[in-house]
Amino acid sequence: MDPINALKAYYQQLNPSMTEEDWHFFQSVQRVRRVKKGEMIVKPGEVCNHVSFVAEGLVRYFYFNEGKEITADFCPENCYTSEYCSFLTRRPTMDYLEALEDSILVEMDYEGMQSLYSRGALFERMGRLIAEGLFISLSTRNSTLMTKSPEDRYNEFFEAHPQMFQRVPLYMIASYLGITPETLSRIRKRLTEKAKQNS
Amino acid sequence: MDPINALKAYYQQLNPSMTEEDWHFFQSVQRVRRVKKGEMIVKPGEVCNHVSFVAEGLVRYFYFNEGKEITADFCPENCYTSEYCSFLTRRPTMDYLEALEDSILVEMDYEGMQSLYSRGALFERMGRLIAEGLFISLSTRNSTLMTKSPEDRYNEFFEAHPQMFQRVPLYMIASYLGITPETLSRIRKRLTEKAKQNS
DNA sequence: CGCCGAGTTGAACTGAATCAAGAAACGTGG
DNA sequence: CCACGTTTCTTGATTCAGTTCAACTCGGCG
Repeated sequence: MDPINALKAYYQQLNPSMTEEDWHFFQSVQRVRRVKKGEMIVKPGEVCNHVSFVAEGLVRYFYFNEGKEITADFCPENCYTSEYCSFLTRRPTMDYLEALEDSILVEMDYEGMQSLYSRGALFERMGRLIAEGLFISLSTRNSTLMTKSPEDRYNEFFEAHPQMFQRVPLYMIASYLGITPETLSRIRKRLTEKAKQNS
Repeated sequence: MDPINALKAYYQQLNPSMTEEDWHFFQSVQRVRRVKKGEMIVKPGEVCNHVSFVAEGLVRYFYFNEGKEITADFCPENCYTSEYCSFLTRRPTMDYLEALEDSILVEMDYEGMQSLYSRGALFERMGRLIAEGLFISLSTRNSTLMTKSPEDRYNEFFEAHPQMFQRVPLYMIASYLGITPETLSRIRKRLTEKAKQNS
């Protein structure tokens, strides 16, 4: 699908009352960008200056802690990615956004976003809904990490994103689940053994 | 200080371009509420229907996990508290908001908030800034819990909120830091011993 | 005075991390 | 299409930070 149309579909859902004129204005501050697998979209030390709609491909958000990389989020097609804290605060990030596949992004920079906001309530509302949505998903992830066991977290992730196992290496999923690759491997072994018994 | 004036000061800071007329409208959807120490402002099973400015006192946000209570947040005077996920999604919460001291809240219900939003861009922006702020603080807390050691988390908390140790029992701080009361006690012991050596 | 919740301390336990070694899968160039 | 090097994944042995469990102290308060 054309990346701009994918974006339009996304926004019509988020904001059903958007007129053609609004959309036109919205579109005027967007830029399409193609990135290769392995390319870093954002790197430590930079201020994240864009929010990027992933029209095609897959992006991950990760950082280093004590020499090990920790994956904080996966963003497949039809979702937004950004180091939003850095974007909002205009302070340098410590984190990476990396294309895990050749991807097509539709990007809006900080200035463009401000010009949307100054255009009126519709776009302010859009920004509010985005921030609220981010807050809700972060809360959910938080509570999962804090209260569930590694095995439960694995099962939850597997239910929600089975396709991810075809698209990203297990060690990235492990760090996303807050465990080491070794532990993930053992969880998976236990589960397949259980499955065998039941058959 | 008068609770309404405290709230006004808060909003003038958040939103310098607010006119007297805007403020008047804003105030018209607020209700002052006094709660006693130990009172539950929100309980599991309820939909959280308010965002509450704590004009005086102290509120904590907590939940139960495997029979143990986990403190997720402290909200002292001059900050906003709510089970905002439940408030936004209109779904029942699993969590508690509890007054840890006799407190004065200035509350706004869901309907009131919607009427603010429908009034225009200024209030939409306010809602956006609130959600963005919540997102940023949750991100920060998240990354602290994921990447720092218990001792570092303790030190960080102690630097940021030394007064809290006078206002809440240690076992609540322990669960806020993601550790047991026993572990907190040992950390504190280690630190005071270190302090002795240096003197 | 005696109770009770909060905090401390010690001993034993445990789940996951770490360390180390291989095996399997992957992709890149010949 | 195969060979080789690299990356990813698995498995086992060991370690360790923090939990659990249990006993005890302390301080406030009826």
